[in-house]
Amino acid sequence: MILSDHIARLIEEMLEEGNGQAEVRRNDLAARIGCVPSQINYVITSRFTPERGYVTESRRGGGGYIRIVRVPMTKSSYLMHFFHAIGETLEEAEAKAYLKNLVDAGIITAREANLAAVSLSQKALDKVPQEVRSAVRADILRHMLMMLMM
Amino acid sequence: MILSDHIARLIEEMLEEGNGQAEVRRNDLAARIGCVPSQINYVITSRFTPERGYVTESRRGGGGYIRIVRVPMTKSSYLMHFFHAIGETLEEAEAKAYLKNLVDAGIITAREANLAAVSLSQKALDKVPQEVRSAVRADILRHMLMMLMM
DNA sequence: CTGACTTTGACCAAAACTGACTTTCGGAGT
DNA sequence: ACTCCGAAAGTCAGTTTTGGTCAAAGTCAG
Repeated sequence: MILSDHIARLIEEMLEEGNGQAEVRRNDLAARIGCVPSQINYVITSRFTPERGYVTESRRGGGGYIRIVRVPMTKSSYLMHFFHAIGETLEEAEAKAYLKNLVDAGIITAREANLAAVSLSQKALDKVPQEVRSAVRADILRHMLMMLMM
Repeated sequence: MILSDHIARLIEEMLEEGNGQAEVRRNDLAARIGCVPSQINYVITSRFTPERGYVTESRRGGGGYIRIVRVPMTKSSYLMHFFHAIGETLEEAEAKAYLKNLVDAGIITAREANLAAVSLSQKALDKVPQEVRSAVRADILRHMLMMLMM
């Protein structure tokens, strides 16, 4: 029952060595540890989440990999604040307010905010069914915040 | 491993030297690298596409060749070009290719591209009904390009 | 016993790679 | 000119190499 913790510890060590960055080959790591590959996914999705200050990225196929990045706390804590502040749904005006705060805090540029704003705008999301539109908006902003943590 | 990336790097170097133009003999290049000739085609069709701002031209038979040209464009023509190139629907991979191109052209920063990319990603648009998802993606990118033209 | 967390394995998706077969082109013979 | 041949490049379906997903079964604390 310590399998997951063991894997998590290994990844942590790799992050330490890699200065907050680690790149693993899922199959290799699983083989080295002696577990099924999907266990690696479980550990990553359950322990190395954005909420805990990690973001991940991966690629399949030959030369594939999983990269895990630990977000510096100072930066992450501010973004995390917004990340959690966003509820299940998000209206356009509310989104713009968040973006303005991020600009004021010096976390994103005005141009980045504008770019984000249009992607959250009523016009751009016109074809999204009204019932899910504000939920989609929330998803998009959350993913953008996640990206900014990298 | 990652043969493809190696080949792509070689071609890019040739493009650099050749001032945006490169001419290769498929068999020679394949032999030099130590791969099957069709691998060269794979790399070209997967990495040096029109969406990424390259056009290719070739000739078979004796003295055959493959010429790869990076298309030069001004900022506004770039934006216009992409704005019109986007059809009714847009897939994630295609969108990323466009964005990479804009970064290479110095029109947007890598961070802006990433911001845009996540807002177009499958994950962020997960709640959008599949039937309209790629249309929504097209709308979002078009709106972002419009904003960049301002 | 129950609910949350773990573990596993079957099935899926994407990217890379390969080889057999096809098409095209230039040139040597006639 | 015409034909034929060899030298390229093109195509494409199949294989391999990775990682992703998900549901079912297992485990453990309370």
